[in-house]
Amino acid sequence: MGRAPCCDKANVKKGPWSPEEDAKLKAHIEANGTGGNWIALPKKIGLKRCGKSCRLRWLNYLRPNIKHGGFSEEEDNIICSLYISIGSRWSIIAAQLPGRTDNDIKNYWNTRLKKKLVGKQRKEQQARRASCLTLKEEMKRESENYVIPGMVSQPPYWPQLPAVMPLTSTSQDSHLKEQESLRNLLIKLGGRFSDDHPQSSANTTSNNPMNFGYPLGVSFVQDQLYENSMNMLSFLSASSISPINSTCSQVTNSTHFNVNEAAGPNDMFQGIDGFPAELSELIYSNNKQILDGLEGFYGTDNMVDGSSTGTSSVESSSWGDINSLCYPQIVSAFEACQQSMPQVSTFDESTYFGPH
DNA sequence: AAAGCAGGCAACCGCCATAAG
DNA sequence: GCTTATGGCGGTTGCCTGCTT
Repeated sequence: MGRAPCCDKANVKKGPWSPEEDAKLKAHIEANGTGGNWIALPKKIGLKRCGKSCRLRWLNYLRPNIKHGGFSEEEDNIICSLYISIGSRWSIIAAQLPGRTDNDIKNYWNTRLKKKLVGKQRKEQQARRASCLTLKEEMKRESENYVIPGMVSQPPYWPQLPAVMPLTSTSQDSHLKEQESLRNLLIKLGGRFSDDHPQSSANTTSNNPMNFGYPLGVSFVQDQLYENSMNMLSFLSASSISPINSTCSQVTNSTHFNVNEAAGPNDMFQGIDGFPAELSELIYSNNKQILDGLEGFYGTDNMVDGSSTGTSSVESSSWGDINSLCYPQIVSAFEACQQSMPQVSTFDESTYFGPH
């Protein structure tokens, strides 16, 4: 039992909009506004369209200052970062990208970015297969206090956000706040900027309380969150991002979320001025979902007490996708070795990347 | 040249939240 | 407080176009 349709479906036109329809709608809205009632609008101007359809056409296409296509590297980075953090909340992501619509970003993600990321992921897996690093070796490294001797741990790097981003809001002030918020968000995700003071981002393993006393699995998961972000970002802006160590041993405290239930969003994002509360909440809850998903992947044995919510399965298709992107390299290395051992069942790629 | 295929994108569908009556 | 109408959103579909065989 669904709701009654918002319009008489038999008498509304569907499909692509004609230039005449566009012109009618645009002229009317520019002259009179929407009138606060999309459903009544098409009748008023003699369009045989559903009100919702009019709204969508206006928002996604006819509205002034809409940009189509030609996504910049900067925009790619922002989309990826936010998708990692908050999932498929396209309207929120779109709000961070002036001139972009949620539909555009959604399409761009589904048709381009996602494939780009999966391609990269596969490439890296192949590279790892070539080196055939064993799980045992990897675990041994993990146990060595998470730091390979002699390796300098470096936080990830995002290129400096453009000094001037397109303005859509009414004041420069709010724009600056927005930019600062975004910047904080990216830092919180594990990034640093070219103008960051080196000391401010020089968090070492020993300074990170998250790295003591946790079972191996937690470290794996945390590192995968971190590494996942970095994998995405490093290939998207390979030219501007400093080299990233790609072993599970690299540790910063940036993306190492506390999987313990006791720490909520308020704890995590304390002290960040101007960080949108809603995004904080979303980032916290969604990263936890990723953790939960990975927990399901790993099994609960390696997880810290209290980290489980009782639902280890991935609930939405979106997070199924992101989990495919999170597919841990440590497991991937293991998987490569599994494949060389006939008695062990091989990894079914379609489980993680979906049907082709 | 034509058929088949895949990718990209505009538009639709259906669900949920909320305002209005 | 309940019902209905509308707005908003994310997921999905299907058409169009360009490429390959």
